[in-house]
Amino acid sequence: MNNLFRALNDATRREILELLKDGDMTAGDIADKFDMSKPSISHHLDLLRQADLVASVKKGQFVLYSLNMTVMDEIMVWFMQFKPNATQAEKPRIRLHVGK
Amino acid sequence: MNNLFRALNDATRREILELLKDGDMTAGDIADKFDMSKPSISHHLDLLRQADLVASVKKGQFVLYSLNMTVMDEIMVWFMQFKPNATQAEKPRIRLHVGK
DNA sequence: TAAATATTTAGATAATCTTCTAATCAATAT
DNA sequence: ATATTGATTAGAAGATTATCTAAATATTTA
Repeated sequence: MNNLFRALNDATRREILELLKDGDMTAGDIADKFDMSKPSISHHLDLLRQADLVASVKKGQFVLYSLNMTVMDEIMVWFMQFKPNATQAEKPRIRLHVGK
Repeated sequence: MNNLFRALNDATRREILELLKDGDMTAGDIADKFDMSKPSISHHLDLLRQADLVASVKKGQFVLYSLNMTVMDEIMVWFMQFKPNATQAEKPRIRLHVGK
């Protein structure tokens, strides 16, 4: 969970995810989309991989990166806990009474 | 969007959100739940407020913090872009052909 | 085999982040 | 009025992060 939020906490990495939405790409083609050195992009890809947000496969001399949707589900579940479920019985909320 | 992911990229702040799920709390009561100084918690609350994930209201000497669900929706929409919508016509995915 | 290409690893630097203590501000209580 | 209580602000130290260049590794091509 920590790796997940860490990976998402960067505009470049989020853009990479949006790029991969439209299809797999090689590390080089991803790097070409940014005004940033290849090693930097490689590092971003590494963090995305650590978070399981992308998968990579070596294809000859290239490395193909692809989105991994399954981890997104995990995040969605986490967020859902904050959406009070309409089908579930209304729980009384603990309220603090402060002051007089 | 940046503030949002930044705020979420910390275990303590995520725990604070989970605490507030069950009802509003004062800054002090939140701080008591953590093994951390009050100023540190105050700073975490500030980042959560900057991200609009919580709202705060001064009640006399206390400050009451509450969850702000509405921003969660924004995040959900962002995540949804990665979930290929079943009702939408299947778009051909761009595929890279690498190697022979 | 040697050169070229694609990518990653290593190491350095600057910026940002987390946390602390001390000090300040604001509200309540003595 | 002054002391106490709740909370934030200021400033500093240490850790983490983003980025770079240079070097290394692996694969393909000449």
